[in-house]
Amino acid sequence: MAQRRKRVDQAGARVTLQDVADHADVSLTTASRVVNDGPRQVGQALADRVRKAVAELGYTADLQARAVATGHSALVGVIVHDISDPYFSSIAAGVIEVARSRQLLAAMSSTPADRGGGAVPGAVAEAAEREYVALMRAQRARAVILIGSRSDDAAATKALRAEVAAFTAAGGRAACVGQDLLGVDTIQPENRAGAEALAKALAAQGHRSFAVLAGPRGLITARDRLDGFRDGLTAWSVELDPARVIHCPFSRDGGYEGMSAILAAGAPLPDCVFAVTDVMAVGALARLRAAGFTVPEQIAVAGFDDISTLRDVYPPLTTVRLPLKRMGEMAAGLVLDDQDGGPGPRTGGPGTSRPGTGNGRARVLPVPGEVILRESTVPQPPR
Amino acid sequence: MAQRRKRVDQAGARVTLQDVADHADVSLTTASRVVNDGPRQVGQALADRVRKAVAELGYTADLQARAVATGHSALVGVIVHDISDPYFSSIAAGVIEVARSRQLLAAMSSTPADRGGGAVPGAVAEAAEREYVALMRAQRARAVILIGSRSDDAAATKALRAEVAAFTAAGGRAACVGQDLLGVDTIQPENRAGAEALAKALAAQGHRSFAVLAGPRGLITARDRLDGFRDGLTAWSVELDPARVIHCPFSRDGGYEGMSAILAAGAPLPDCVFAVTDVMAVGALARLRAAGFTVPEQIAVAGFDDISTLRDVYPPLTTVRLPLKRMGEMAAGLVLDDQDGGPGPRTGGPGTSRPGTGNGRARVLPVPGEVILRESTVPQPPR
DNA sequence: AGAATCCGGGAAAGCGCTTGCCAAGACTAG
DNA sequence: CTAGTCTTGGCAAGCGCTTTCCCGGATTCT
Repeated sequence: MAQRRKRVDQAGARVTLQDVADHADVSLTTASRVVNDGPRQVGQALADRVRKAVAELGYTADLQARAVATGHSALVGVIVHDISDPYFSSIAAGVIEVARSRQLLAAMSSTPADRGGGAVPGAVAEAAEREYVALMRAQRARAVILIGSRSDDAAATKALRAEVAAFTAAGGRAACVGQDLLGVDTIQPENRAGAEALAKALAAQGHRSFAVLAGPRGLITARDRLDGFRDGLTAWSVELDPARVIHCPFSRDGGYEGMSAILAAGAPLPDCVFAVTDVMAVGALARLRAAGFTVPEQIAVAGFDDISTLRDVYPPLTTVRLPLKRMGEMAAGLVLDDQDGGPGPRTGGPGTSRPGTGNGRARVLPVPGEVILRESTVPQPPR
Repeated sequence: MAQRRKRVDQAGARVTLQDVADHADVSLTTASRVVNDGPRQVGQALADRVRKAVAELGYTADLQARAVATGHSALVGVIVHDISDPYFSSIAAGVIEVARSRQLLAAMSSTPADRGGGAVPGAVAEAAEREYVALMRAQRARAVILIGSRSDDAAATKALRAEVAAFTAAGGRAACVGQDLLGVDTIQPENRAGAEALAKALAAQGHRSFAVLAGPRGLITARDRLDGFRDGLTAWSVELDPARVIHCPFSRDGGYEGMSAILAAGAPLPDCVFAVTDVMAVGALARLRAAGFTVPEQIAVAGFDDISTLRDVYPPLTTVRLPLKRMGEMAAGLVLDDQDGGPGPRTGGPGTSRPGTGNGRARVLPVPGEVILRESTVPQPPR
């Protein structure tokens, strides 16, 4: 009834809680209480009036204002290198889904122009990541999830780690999918074990002479997969000729180029090529096709990740399956389920002062990969 | 120097602008002014002191608080059906990139469980979209971008449209990628013209008997592509037998099933199958392979979109290229470049009351597709 | 030299919301 | 019938920031 304020109650005009309160003829406090039905009771009659006013005015609470009032925000940041890469978008899908189920919104970053695979792949990417973590800190995001391999650039990692520490020190939670290098909860795909198992399976199929498209030099994921693969071969007493380890960008084109290099190396071609990524394997396949080789008859190819969009390339890729979406969900769970009853963000009291950096409490959840044998590799006759 | 406040200046504790001001021994006002260097000048000396304090304390402005104070938020919402679908993630990548360049953050939604291709595909998806638009309104997002085809479910579209109108009425901007059905700026891929051109090209190659994997019945994008294709054939006096138009989900599996249906239909197999989506085409390819058919010798296949991840399937798909990432950038540009000097968000005054729904000013930018002929279709001998 | 102007600084009033605290009234208990 | 305990409503003080004034001093103009 009351219409104390000057502003027109026109449809669409920005309507505040005060408007609702006026319209329902109650105090701001009461309106607030019924809107976010907390522990505090409100009389039936008033509550109804407020709800009616909310409906009539089409009121929607300003979450930003609420966030500054309460100290909690509804934002969780997701940092990926390139959202259009199916590896990342699959993981991101997992994160987004649990964010959604919790009524949070997931903000996505994408580090552009890392595709070229320039000089130091890690450095520029980590700089962008750092920048985004800082942005999330500025937004007082509830949590941030970093997805993707760390590089072995110690300086860059350290800087990123410091930024993340600042973030957690400010009350946010952080997790990462990749390597446990940031001092935060980590979802850790078992790259090494997976590649080792793959190598053994390939050896069991009869392959004896290998080459590896090993990805960029600095990326730990790439290195782990390479090392694991080598270990697996060693178990079968197969040597991996260092000259047959080709470093190349983590992309389809990288795989293509890498395969070119192998072909160019000449005569005794390997009978099996392991690309540390499905995406690269696809590039390798394309190169082989261009050169007129048949896979797997003349040369076998294996990948890693089991990207679902790539399940229909021909021939179907032997690979190591990683539950990408699940990993995203796990990471989100790690960071959103406050197992320690989260310290009140209001006062930066001693409760919060638990050091965010390497607090020793960081959990790491290993995620095993599963070897999937498909037609891109086949049983070979033993020599 | 001054340390008036009770709180410890420990590293990491939540540090506010007031802390900075105290530390630099200036007023809050001054600190604010130097931090976001606006039009107002600040003396060199004080400015330096403030900057020093910022650095020492590791201060980061609280963007949420700033948003409530200024009325502008730094959030732009992106609504896609499934971020792990390369079609969407490519467009999203474009949006994210321009958001990033403008120092905004892009929040992503993903409508889960639309994959089953249930009864009314549009309805459930639009409900989720609506919910998310409401969330963005609550966050007072600066803009929202809806990506993906509209369904022809009038009720659902109307409801979504109303929600979008509420959003724009509250001062946000909106754009969509798909059909111009929401009364907002639209990036409109020329599905119809693209499919028509494709049909003509296919006919020119000599194909004469076609089947279409047409996607779900309600989706306008699917229908446009089908209609355009039919038109293109008509121009060559080729009939498209309605029994040869198979409706199936918009996914890889949908394409697989649809192809099964075509094969099951028996005897006079078409010599070319057009799948309205690359993803579906890949499913169709898989089905054909499973049945022992060779493509394109025995049967040709064409898709639409030119998804880059799928460029290496074998045989390479004839398709219609859409500049996906570019489209995302365009949408973002539409919504972020305020061409009309955006109404002051502070007062919901008459300036804002320009009706958000169908204000007639909605721009629609058509995006042409480019026919790309590859090996999945080949010149056929004329009969 | 006096008036007119400009300039850098700060006090204080917001932005839209939550919440600690107090004050009535409605109960129950003694 | 009075003292104690719940309830329920509202005032007002925040949250961390921006921005409108206002004010005194330095600069410029005539």
